Amino acid sequence: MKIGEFARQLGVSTDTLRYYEKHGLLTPSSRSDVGYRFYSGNDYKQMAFILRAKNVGFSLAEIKELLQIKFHKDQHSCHEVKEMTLQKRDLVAQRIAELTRFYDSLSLLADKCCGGEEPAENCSILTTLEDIDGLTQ
Amino acid sequence: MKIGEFARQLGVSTDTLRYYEKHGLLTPSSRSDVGYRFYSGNDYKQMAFILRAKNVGFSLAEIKELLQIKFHKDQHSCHEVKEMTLQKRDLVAQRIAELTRFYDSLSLLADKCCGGEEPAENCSILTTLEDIDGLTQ
DNA sequence: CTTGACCTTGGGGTGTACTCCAAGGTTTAT
DNA sequence: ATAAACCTTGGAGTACACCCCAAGGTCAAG
Repeated sequence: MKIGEFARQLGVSTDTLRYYEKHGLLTPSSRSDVGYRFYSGNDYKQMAFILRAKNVGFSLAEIKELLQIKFHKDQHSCHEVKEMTLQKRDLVAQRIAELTRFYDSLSLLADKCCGGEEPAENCSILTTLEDIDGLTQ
Repeated sequence: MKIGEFARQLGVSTDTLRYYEKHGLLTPSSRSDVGYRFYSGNDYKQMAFILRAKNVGFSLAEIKELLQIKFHKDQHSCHEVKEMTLQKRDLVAQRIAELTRFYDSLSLLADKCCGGEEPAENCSILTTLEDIDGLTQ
C-alpha cells in the first residue's frame, strides 16, 4: 500500500508518516524501484499501536522506547527487557490512578448537581468541585 | 506568598506561573502596591489541580475548560454545567480504558518473560508483544 | 545606604510534533 | 500523449509549553 492510501486508512497525514519514519517510529516495510514507500499489514498494526499510545499521553520518545522493547531484542538480556516492561507498566498504573481520581471527582460533581435550568451560580456542583479540588477563586 | 516561594512549594518555575497567568489558568489573588504577585492558599489548590490534570495528559486548553466549569458559573445553567461535567468524565473514562489495555498488555508481557540473563532474541515477551499489538517488523 | 536577593515586563530562544510548500519525478485514465 | 493524481526530498513555518535573558524597580539585613 502506498503512503496516501495508508494515511487515509489510519486517519493521519502523509507528512506525519514521513515524520515518524524520520524519527524512527515506523519505517515502511519496502520501497518501490523509484522510491515510493510501501506499507504492509504489520506496518498498519505498528502504526495503530503508536496512535493508541499517543492517545493515552505517551510522547513519541516514550513510544519509541516501548517499540525498542522489541527492536533491540538482540542487544538486551531477557532480564533487561522484563525490567523495562515492568517499569513502563508502573508508569501506566500511576496514570490510571490519577485519572481514576479525576473520574471520581467529576462523578461526585455530576451526582450532586440538580441539572435544572436555573443559573449555576448556587449549584452544589461548584461548591463540591471546590471541596474536592480546592477551586475557589 | 510571593511568586518565588509559591513556585518553590509547587515545584514549578516563576516563568511557568507567569505563563499560566497570561493564558488564563491561574491569576494570583492579589498584587502588592508595586505590582508583586501574591498567591493564596486557594491559588495553591488551583495550581495543584492544574498540575494533576497536566500530569494525566490534559493540555492547558483542556484544563482551562475544566476550570471554566467553575469560572463561568453565572453565565451557564445548572444543566449546561452538568452536561459539560459528564462529557469531561466520559473523556477521562475513555483514557482509563485505553491505559488499562496498555497495562494488561505489559502485564502479559512481563508474566511470559523468563527474566533470565540470556539474550532476549527468543524471549516469549517479544512474540507476546507481537501477538497483542501486532508489532512485527 | 549599599549589597544581594527578590520582583516587574518584554522579548527572544528551545524542543516537540507536526504542517505546508516548492520543485520535480511517476502512474493512471482518457 | 497529456492531464490529473499520485509520489519524492528538503526546508520553512506553526502551535504549544515553556525557558532564559535584559533592564530596571523593591526590599530586608548589616
